[in-house]
Amino acid sequence: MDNREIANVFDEIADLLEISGANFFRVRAYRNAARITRDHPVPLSSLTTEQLCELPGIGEELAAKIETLSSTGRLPFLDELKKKVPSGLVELRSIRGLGPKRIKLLGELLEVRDKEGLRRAAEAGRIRAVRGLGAKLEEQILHALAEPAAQQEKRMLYADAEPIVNALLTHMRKCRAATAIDVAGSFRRRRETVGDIDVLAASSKPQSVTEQLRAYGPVKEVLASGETKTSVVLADGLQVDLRVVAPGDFGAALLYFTGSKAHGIHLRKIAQDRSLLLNEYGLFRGKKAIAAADEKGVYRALGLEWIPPEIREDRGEIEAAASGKLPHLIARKDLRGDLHSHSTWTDGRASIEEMARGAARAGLEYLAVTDHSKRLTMAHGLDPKRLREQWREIDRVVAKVRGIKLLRGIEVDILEDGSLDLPDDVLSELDWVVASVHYKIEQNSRDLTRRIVKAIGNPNVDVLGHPTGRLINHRAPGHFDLDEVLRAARGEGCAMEINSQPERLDLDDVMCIAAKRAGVKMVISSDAHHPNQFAGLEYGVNQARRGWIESSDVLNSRPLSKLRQRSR
DNA sequence: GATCATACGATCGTCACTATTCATAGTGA
Repeated sequence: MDNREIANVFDEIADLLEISGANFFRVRAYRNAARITRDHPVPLSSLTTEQLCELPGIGEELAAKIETLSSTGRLPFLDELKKKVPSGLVELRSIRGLGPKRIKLLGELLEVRDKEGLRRAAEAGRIRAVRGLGAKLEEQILHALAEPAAQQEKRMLYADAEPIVNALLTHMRKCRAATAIDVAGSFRRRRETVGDIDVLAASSKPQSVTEQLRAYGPVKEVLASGETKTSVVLADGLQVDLRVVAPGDFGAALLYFTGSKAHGIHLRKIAQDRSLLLNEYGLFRGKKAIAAADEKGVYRALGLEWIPPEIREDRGEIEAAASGKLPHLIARKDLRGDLHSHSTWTDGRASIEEMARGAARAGLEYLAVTDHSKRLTMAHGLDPKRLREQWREIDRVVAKVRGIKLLRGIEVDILEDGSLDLPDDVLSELDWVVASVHYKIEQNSRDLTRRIVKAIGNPNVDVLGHPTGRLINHRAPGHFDLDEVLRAARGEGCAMEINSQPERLDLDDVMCIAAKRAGVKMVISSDAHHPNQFAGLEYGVNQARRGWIESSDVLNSRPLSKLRQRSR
C-alpha cells in the first residue's frame, strides 16, 4: 500500500470511530495521521519503526498499523470496526446538521442504517420525536436528501471557482460599510479544488455587510446568518461563508480563516509556548493585543517570516519561517517559455501561427509545438511523414511571426511496453520531446513503473508529461512507484511536468515536493489546445508554489539558450 | 491515539450559530 491508500484507511477508521462514539481525540489522532501520511513525500513502507515514530503525531500504535498495512495491505482492526458499524451511517455525515452524536443517536434509537432508513424515519415523523432533535432538523434532513447526489460531495475545480469568486468579490466590494473584503480559505491557498468560499470583511457595521451578501443575486439559500457570520449557498451549489470583523482585527482574521487548519493549530501552539493566545481577533498577551491588523505583524510577533498562503499546510513551513529558510516560490513572471502545446495538426483548436501569436501575447519568449504521435488515433496523431511536414509549417510561422521562438516538439506516446511511438532517429531530430502515457494507465504498479522508467531511459525524452494521468473528479491517478521513477529521472536528466490544465495539475503538490527532494527538475506547461489557454499557466504555477517549487527548479524559467545547454 | 514529563494521567484549538432542553449540546468551520 502506498501513502495515499494508507491515509484513506486512517480516514475511514476515523469516520467509523467517530459515529461509534469513540473519544474525540482518538478520532482526531487518526485524522491527523491520515494527513501526515498523505503529505509525506517518501513512501512510509520504506521507513523503519523508529523513523515512523519520529513523525509528529505517529506513535507506536499508528506505526504498527502503518507497517501492517504496508506489508499485508489489510488491517484487522479496520475489519473489526466495519463489522460493528453499518457502513451506510458514514455517508450520513454529508447531511448538514448531522454530526457523529446525532448519527449515533439515530442509529441506536431509530435503527437508522443508511440514507434510505433515514428518509423513512424522517417521512414518518419519528425524528422530531427524539429528545434533543426536532421538527426543524427533520425538515432539513428531508430537504438534504432531496438534493441530487452528484451535487453533494464533489469539490469544485479552482479554475471553475475563480470567476465565481471574482464576481462575488466585485459585488461585496461595492458595500461602503466594508473597509476591506478578501477571500480566505483553500481558495486563497490555491488548492486544486475548493469545497466552499470563505469571504472575510472588515467593517464596523457588520449588518450592512451581511445584508450585501444576502442581497447577492446568485444566492439561492441562507443556511445561517448571525451578527458576524453568515453562510449562504449560491445557485451553482457553492457555499459561501462570510465573516465580518472589526477593521483592526483584519490581519489576524485573515490568517485564521486562510488556514489550513493544521497550520493554524501549529501557530496557536507556538503562541501558547510563548504564553500568548492566538485567535481570529488577534495575538494576545493577557488581555492586551500585541498584533492583529495585518498578517505580517502576527507572524513577526510569533518570531516568524510571513508565510505565503500556498504552503500553509503544516508541512515544515513554520520551521522554515522560524529559521529564515522559506523557499522563494516561483511566480508566473518567472516563466519564459512553454514546452507543451497542441495545434490543429492534431487535437488543438488553433493553427500553429495562432498559437505562436497567442504565446507571444502571453509574454512568452519561446513555445514548443508538441502535437500527439500516431498512437493517439482519435487525436489524429502524427506519423514521421506528417511530423516532417509540420516542421515546414513551423519554419514558415517562425519566418512570419516576430517576438516568439518556436521549437519542433512532440508529445510522444509511451506504449504499453515502455517503448515510444516514434523511431529514435525521428525523435533525435526534434528540439523537445514530451513523453506521456495516454492509455492502459490502470495497469498494475509494477508494470506501469517499468513502462515509465523505460521511456525515461530513452535519451531523446526531455520530460515526462502529466505523470500520473489523473483527471480530478474523473480519473484516478495511475499507480506507480514514484521513488523509482524519480530516481530514474534524476539519473537520466529527464524532467517532470507540472501540467497546468485545471483538471490535471499533475504532478500534484506533494509529488512536487518529492521531485524537488529527489533533485529532479520540473517543467510547468500549459498543454494549451487554444491560445486562450496560455493564461492557464497560472494554475500550474499555483500548484508548483504549493509544492515549494522555486524558479531554479523549473526548466522553462530559463532563457532558451540555457534550456538547450542542459546536460543529460 | 499521541504527547508531555510532579513519568500517570491530564491534555489535546477555538468560537459563532442554531435548535431545543431557552442554557446547553451539537455542529461546522
